[in-house]
Amino acid sequence: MPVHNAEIAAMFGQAAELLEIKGDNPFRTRAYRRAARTIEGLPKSVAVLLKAGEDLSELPGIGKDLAGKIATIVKTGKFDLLETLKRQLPGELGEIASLPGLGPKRVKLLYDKLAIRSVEDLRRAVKGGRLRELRGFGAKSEAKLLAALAKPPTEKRFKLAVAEAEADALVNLLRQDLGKGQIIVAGSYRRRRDTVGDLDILVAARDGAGVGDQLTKYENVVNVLAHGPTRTTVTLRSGIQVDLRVVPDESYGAALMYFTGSKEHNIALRGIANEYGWKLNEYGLFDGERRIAGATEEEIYKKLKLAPIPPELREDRGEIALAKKKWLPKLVSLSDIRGDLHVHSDWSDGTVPIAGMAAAAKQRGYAYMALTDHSQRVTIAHGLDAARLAKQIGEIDRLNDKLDGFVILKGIEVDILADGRLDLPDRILSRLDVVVAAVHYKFDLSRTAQTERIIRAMDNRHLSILAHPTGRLIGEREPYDVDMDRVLAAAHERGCYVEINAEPDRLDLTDIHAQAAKSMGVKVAISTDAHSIAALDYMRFGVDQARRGWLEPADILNTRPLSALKKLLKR
DNA sequence: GCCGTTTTCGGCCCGACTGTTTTCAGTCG
Repeated sequence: MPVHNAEIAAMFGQAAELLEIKGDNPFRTRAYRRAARTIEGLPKSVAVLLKAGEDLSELPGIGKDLAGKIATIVKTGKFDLLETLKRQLPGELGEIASLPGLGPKRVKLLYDKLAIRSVEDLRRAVKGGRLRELRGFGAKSEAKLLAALAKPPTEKRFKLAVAEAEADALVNLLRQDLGKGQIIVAGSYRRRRDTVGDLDILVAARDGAGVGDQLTKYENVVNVLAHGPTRTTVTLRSGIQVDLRVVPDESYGAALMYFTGSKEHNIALRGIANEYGWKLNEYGLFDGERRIAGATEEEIYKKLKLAPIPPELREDRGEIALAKKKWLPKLVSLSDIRGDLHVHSDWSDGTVPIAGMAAAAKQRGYAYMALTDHSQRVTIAHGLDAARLAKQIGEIDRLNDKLDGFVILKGIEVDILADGRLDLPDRILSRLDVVVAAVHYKFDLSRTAQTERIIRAMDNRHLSILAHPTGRLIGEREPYDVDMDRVLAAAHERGCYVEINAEPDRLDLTDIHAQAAKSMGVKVAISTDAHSIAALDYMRFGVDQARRGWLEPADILNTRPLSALKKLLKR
C-alpha cells in the first residue's frame, strides 16, 4: 500500500506541532511545516517520483535530511521522529492547541503544570477553576475557553460562491461611507481558492476607525472578536469570520499584498526584501526608515525584481522562482472561453429547453455549446436511451439550421458503469460530436478498482472528456478514491481530456490535479454542467480553478475556435 | 531543518491585538 502525499504531509504537520509545543527550535518547526506544504502541493506522488529516481532534495524546502526521511516513510510507512514525539507528549495536544487563545506555549504550560493531555482534561480543569492558578491565565481566558469548549467546532471553510455572496453584501454596505476610499476583499477569496476560511477586507481611507465601527454594527454580526483602530475582527451569523484592516493610501499595495497572502508567499517575499537589506511589511517596502514602494503591488514586485504575480498563483509553489526569471504563465481568463462543453436541458434533469440554453450561451459570447444530457442509467434524471438520443440529435440538427454564428454540438453525459463500460451503445455514441463520461454511482470502490473502471471507460474511443473526475461535493461528499496520476497518464495515452467542473460545489479537477494534467500534457475542458441558464455563469469559478492550476489558454479545449476544437475531439 | 549574486555558518517575516501585566509574552494572521 503506497503512502500518499497527504499522509506524509500530515505526519510532518503533526511533528511540527509537537516540536513547537516541546519548545524546539522554531525554524526547525517551520522547516517541517514548509516541507509538508510542498509535499501536499506536488502534482505527483512522492512514491512515483522516488521510483523514477528523482532527487527530492531539489524540491523547495526539502533538503538532504527530509528527503531521506520521506524515502524512509515511503519505504516503511514509519516516521521515527513522530513516534518519539508522541511518546514524549502523549494525548491530543494538537486539538487543544487549536482552541482559540491557546498556542504551543500555553499548551505546554497546561501540560506541565496541570497534566492536561486532552480536551476533556482541559474542560475539567477550567470548570474546577484551576487555570487561574497559572501565570498568564485570568478570568477572561477562563471565560473564553469555557465558551469555546461549550459549542461544537463550527464549519471551518466556506464555498467560494457562498463567501462571494456574503462579501458582496458587506462590501456594498461599507462602501457607502467610504467616499473616495478603496475597498477590496483580499485573502484566499482574492486568490480564488475553492473554499474560503474567512473574509479579509482591506480599506484604504482617512477615517479608518469609522469603517471598523461600521462593521461592528452590521446587522449580521454576532460576535466582535477584536476591534482596534486599524484592525477589526467579527463573526457573522453564517459563521464566517471577517477581518477588516484599514491602511493609508500610500500603503494600499503593500497591505493588499500582505492581506492577499498566501502567508507562505508573503514570507518568501519578505525574505527576498531582506536579501536586499530592506524590510517588507503591510505598510510598504522600506530601506531603513524610507518607504521605497507601497502604493501598488506592481511597484513592490518591481523593486524586488519580480514579474507581478497574479493572486491565484501566490501559494509559494514555485511562482516566485518563475517571477524572478519573468517566466510566469499567461493564465487563461474568462474572455478566452469560446464555449461550454457540458450543458443539460429539460430532456433530462435540466430546467430549460435546448433552444433556451443555446440562446443563453450565445448571449454570453460563446460560439458553441455541447448539449450533454444524462444517459439512461440515471433514471431519476430522466436519462436518455439510444432512441431518445437519436431523436435529440435530429432536434439539434433542426435547431442548428436556424442558428446563425452559433453551433450546438451533439453530446451526452454518459454514465461510466461499474465495470467501466459506457451506458449507451457505440453505434449511437459514434454519431455525437462530444462524449462526456462520468461516474455517478458506486463511489466506494477500492482505489485500484475505481481507477481501472475509469481507465477502462477511456478505452472506448468515443469518450472525449472525463467529467468531474473525482466526484467530490465540497463539504458534503469526499472525492472517490482514484489514482489521478494513472488516470491522467491513461488519458494522455488515449488522447482524451479531463474536465474542470465549474459548478461551485464540485470544482474538480482541483487546482493541483489541473496542474498535474498540464504537466502530463492532458488538455482540460472548463465546463459548467449547467442545469439552468443562471448556472452558465459558473464558468468564472471554473476559470478561477484553472488559473490556480497554472493553466494557459492553450491548455484548455474550449478556448479553441470550433474548427480546431472539432479536430481535437477526433480520436 | 533549509539555504546561499553578502554567506557552507548564521541567519531564518512582521506587526496588531489581547490579557495580564506594570513592561510584555503569547497568539494570530
